[in-house]
Amino acid sequence: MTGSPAPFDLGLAARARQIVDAAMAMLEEMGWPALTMRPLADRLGMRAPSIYKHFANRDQIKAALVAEGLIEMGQLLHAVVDTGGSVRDVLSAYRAAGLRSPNLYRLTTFGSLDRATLPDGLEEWSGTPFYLVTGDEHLAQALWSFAHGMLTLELDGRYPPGSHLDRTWEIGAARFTPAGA
Amino acid sequence: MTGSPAPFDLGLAARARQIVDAAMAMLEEMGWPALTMRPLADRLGMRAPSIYKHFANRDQIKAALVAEGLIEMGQLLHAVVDTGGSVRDVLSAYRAAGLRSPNLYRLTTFGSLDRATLPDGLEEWSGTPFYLVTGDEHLAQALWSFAHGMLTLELDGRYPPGSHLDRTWEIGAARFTPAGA
DNA sequence: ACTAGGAGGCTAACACCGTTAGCCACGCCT
DNA sequence: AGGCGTGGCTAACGGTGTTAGCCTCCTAGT
Repeated sequence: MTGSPAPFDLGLAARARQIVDAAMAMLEEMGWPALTMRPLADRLGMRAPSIYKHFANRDQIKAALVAEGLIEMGQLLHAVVDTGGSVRDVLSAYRAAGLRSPNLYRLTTFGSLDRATLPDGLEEWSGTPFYLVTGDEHLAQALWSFAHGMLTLELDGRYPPGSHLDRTWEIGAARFTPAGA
Repeated sequence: MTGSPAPFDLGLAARARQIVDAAMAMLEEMGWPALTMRPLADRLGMRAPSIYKHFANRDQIKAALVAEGLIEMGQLLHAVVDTGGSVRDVLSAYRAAGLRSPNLYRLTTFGSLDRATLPDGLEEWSGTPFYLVTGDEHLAQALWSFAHGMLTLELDGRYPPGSHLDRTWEIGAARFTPAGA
């Protein structure tokens, strides 16, 4: 009963909603660099300049995708902690979400995000599960950092081939689980 | 006496060396996206197409920069462990290197790197300090992941303003230091 | 009922991007 | 002397985000 179901709404008009949906599909199919204005417009049966009637520029589309990514991840992790999940469970849900939508995860977490363009409090809300499961601000940050580092390196194939990443994730879960749990 | 001083050489001809040096300077000044061929050529007093006499494409320049980044980081961390550094010391050197050259760090660690274009063994060598200081493969990977996650999130300003990141780094050092140390 | 105006599409165009083709001058080796 | 590789150049191509300017349709107001 800690976090309500989905307290964030991007407030997009119908056409803008369609654009974001199409962009989200393209993002996962081809990655952010390949998500360019003309192909995106093609998929919607229109021309690139028309997109600018709904979004000021490409970065605002990115901002909408990032917001959706944060909402999705936040919902997932809040659901885990709301049902009494452990540090291990949070990590495992985090990993699963990233592996399911690698390009969305990368987009959401890479680079400094424009807090101005994000719904108020979204960023904080999406991160609180780490606090709820550790009970300590700094431990929560350390846990989040570990999870983020693991996931990006895993997604980018940076670990030596044949690594048993399950074991490594497990070590993180063990080392970051607070004493009284 | 574990790691020799600098066992890697990119084997660049004189002009190629100048190009990489100029690119490295531009990288730190303006970031990778702004490091484009025409301005890079300008800085060298030549035209963009002439660069292609020395590098097949922009990605090969990137590869050279990444290699230099790995070498620099590797030397730094090897020096730390060779002089008996602890997990804490390795983390602190890693963090300092990233804060000193944020754009190089980002370039080096983001995305899947073309192992083919890298000197043989460079990647592994640059990562072994984490193994040397933990004595366990999976613990080393977990430590590296934590450090990488911390650093990218710190560089991108992703932690809430006013966070005491020293404390968070310290927690990671404590939690990942092996028992008998 | 007519009209003003906004919403949302379009084409043409600009500056910049990485990259290629083709040309040319210099210096070295035979 | 002659050939040729090295390394520079200009011109150009297709693609990028983005803007300007135009037009059409639907809606709201008088």
